[in-house]
Amino acid sequence: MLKTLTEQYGYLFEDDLLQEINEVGIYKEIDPGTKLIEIGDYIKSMPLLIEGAIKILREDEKGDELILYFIEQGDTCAMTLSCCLGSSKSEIRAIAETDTKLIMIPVEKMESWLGKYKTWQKFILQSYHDRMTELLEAVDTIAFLKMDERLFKYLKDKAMVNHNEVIIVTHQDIANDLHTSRVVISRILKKLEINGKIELSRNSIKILDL
Amino acid sequence: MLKTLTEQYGYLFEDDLLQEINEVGIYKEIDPGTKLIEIGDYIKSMPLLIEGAIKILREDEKGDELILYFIEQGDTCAMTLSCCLGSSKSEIRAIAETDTKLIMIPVEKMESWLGKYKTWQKFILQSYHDRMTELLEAVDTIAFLKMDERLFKYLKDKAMVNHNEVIIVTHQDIANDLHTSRVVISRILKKLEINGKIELSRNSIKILDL
DNA sequence: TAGTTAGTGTAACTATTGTTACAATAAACA
DNA sequence: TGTTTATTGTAACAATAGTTACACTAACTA
Repeated sequence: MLKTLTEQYGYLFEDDLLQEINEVGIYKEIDPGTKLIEIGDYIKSMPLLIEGAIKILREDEKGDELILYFIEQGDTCAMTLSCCLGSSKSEIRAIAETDTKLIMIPVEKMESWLGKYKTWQKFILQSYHDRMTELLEAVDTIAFLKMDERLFKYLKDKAMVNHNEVIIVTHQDIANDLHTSRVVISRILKKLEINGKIELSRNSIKILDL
Repeated sequence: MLKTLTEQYGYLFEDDLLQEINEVGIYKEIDPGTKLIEIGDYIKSMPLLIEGAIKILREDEKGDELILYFIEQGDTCAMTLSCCLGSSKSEIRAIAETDTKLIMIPVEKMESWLGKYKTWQKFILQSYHDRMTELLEAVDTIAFLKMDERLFKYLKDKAMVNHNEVIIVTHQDIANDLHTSRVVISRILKKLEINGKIELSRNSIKILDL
């Protein structure tokens, strides 16, 4: 594990810290679709993403979902930080988008390292900043864009984190992520196809205008 | 200044830190409507709120605004933290909602205190957490509520931070904050009045169902 | 291979929100 | 006091998004 760790985080953390992470961190490989965090969960460890992507979702009282953003390699989940340090419940749901490799760090360590390692402190603060920025972008998307623009952005983002211009997804899946209905998605997708931006197939969409 | 500081933050910070804040902090009184932070600004000091409330706004490329939330006494602006520590530009606009008293802390201090004072570190992390939570609530409001619910929530929030069930505002002001048109706001306000939730007057609205 | 299920296409309609236009009136001001 | 400006009310209409209903077909399965 130390090798991959050094490759991914070597430029960020000093050797002592890398060593400690190596000792207490638990390496995990996750399949796409696996639920990592559920709303209301108490979090006892935080994930360091080595490879892959995780989809972060918000839900309202009625159970309607909404995608907030994807996190990728080199990131961690600031919501988790937030929950761990405040020892409160998770406000979000996290689902593996792709094959994912990560290292789980126990809460106690993550707190004590804040005082011990300057680079860790910096990493945690930077993570908060990044997640804040992404949340603001999510607000922009929801508040200022119309559904057709939101959908196209979603398709591009998904293609990006999957490293593939062909995404495997049904119209219903998309509707759930964007908090709208399947009919609305099908309607707009057809328009996008007519405009030459995508190619539709059963269970998959090819993004042409990346 | 030390007295008000101790009253507001005494339970949070140790005496040494309070003393330091007292030495380097600059006390300011701000009138309602004053712009504290503009989008794109480089931030060189962070505000500790002593009294009053500040409105945090987001803007898109076309210049359309959208309120994110209000921050109140005991809070600080996590966006400011975020910008200071990352030395990046402000992503938001901050405008005094009421008469506001605050203490400005220079960036250098705020960074060095992170290593020096555990309570300061905790305060900063807690602030990030709080702001994250509020941003998520803003997302909920925008994504899951209809305009009439959003408007009523806005009116209640505004009454709350102003400590007054009568709020001084025009329909146009509200439309700007909620990123919609004046006609839409007037229409819904009239409905709310008919339903006995508010009383309308020129330039002011009384919230009955607080 | 026939039957079933999941996914997609499309029409018709409703609901919500946004836009344009203009009248009425209160407040500010010269 | 008469004029101007800001604010609000309302109608009529347009655009966008959400809903219901049903047909069609690819893929799976018994």
